[in-house]
Amino acid sequence: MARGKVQLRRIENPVHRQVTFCKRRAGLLKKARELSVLCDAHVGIIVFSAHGKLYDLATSGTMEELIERYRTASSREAADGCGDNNRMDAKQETMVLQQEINLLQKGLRYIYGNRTNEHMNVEELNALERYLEIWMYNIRSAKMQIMIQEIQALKSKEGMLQAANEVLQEKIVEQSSLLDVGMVVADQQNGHFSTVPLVEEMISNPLTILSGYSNCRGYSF
Amino acid sequence: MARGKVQLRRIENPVHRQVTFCKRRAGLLKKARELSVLCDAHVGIIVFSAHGKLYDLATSGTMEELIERYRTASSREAADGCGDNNRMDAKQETMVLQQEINLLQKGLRYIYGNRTNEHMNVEELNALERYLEIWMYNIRSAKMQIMIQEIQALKSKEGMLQAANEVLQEKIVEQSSLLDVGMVVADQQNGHFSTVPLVEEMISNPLTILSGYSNCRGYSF
DNA sequence: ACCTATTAATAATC
DNA sequence: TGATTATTAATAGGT
Repeated sequence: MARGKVQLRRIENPVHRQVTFCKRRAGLLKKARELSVLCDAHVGIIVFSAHGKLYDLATSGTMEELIERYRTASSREAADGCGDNNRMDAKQETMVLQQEINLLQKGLRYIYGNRTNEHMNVEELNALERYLEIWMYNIRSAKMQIMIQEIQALKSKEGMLQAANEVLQEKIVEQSSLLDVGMVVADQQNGHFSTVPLVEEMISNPLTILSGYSNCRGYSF
Repeated sequence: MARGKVQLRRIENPVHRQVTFCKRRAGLLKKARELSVLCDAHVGIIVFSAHGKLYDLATSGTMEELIERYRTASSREAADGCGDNNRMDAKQETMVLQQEINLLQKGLRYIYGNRTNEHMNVEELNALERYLEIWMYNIRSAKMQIMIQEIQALKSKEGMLQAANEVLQEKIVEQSSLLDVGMVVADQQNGHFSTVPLVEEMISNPLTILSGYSNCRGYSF
């Protein structure tokens, strides 16, 4: 199809033959992909070069699946030729499932392949996200469970500590008043005993006061 | 490729789609035959229309022969690791990806179909879970992020409270000694002022001591 | 199905 | 190998 018509016969020159093989093979696979996309078709192609090297393409699922489907379809075709009405419903069902599978495949290629080759529009990404949400729900991630439990534990621990703090502060206030009332001695150099300002400062700016608690990032999932 | 450029996407109009399917399918098979003649290649093509109708082509021998050859060639390709390494790596990659796709498909059938038909063993379910984890990682679940942040906040808060407790306890011990040394008054009915037992009891068995902190389940995702 | 204006594929060449 | 380009081949939209 260019620079001269080509005869439909084996190309004798080995170099030309090899080059043409590469180009036309690529073209063939491209055409197959286009057909599958444009027309909702499922195409499988097997190509053996003259030297026995294998090239293949399956536009949906695996080649094995296509082969399996081919086997059943061709055998049925050979067997019965009558109208298959009830089978059409089943077909319709599987089509929906197939679409979902295709989307997942595309998503896989999108994630693992170079994203420039595979394009997913927003609509597809949204659908994919919905599917993933359903899957995640079904899998019931154990990690999520663990995290929830940990949060619960931490929250109750926090509550306990908070309450303990309050109790302790009350005790201190109580003791302070005992000190004030019982005697006027006490070492004035040590300053006042009010601990409330200290606690509040620690909460608002803990790292400048306390050290050794910054390993929060060490949380392991 | 004529009378207007075509977009590489499913043709929505069913009539157009059907017509294009016929034309391009014929073109694809023609290209395959040309490739086989021009370059001594052996080509097998399987095409399923959207309605499940089968079209096929085998440029040499039967399709079954080609399939058999494909099986041996692809299995050998997957088995041995010698020879061309870079192509081997690519194949290896696609093999892994293909396995993943297969597993995902099986998982889909498992989830959406009746589970009695489709059986997944524990090993497969585990692998599926790993894949899903990777996907989830890629999707960067906003929920996970929020939870991690919350855990971090709670942990540092816990650390601050813990430290505050220690400081408070020190203060109390200090005050207690001051009370003991400075005077022998103090109300003996109130018992000793050691607060350590109280705090530890609260931590080991908080709910019997404290109340109002059990709303951990109210965590919202 | 057949027709053609156009686009797409590609053979030759660099 | 990869680009370029002159041609041919394929085919989209009509009839």
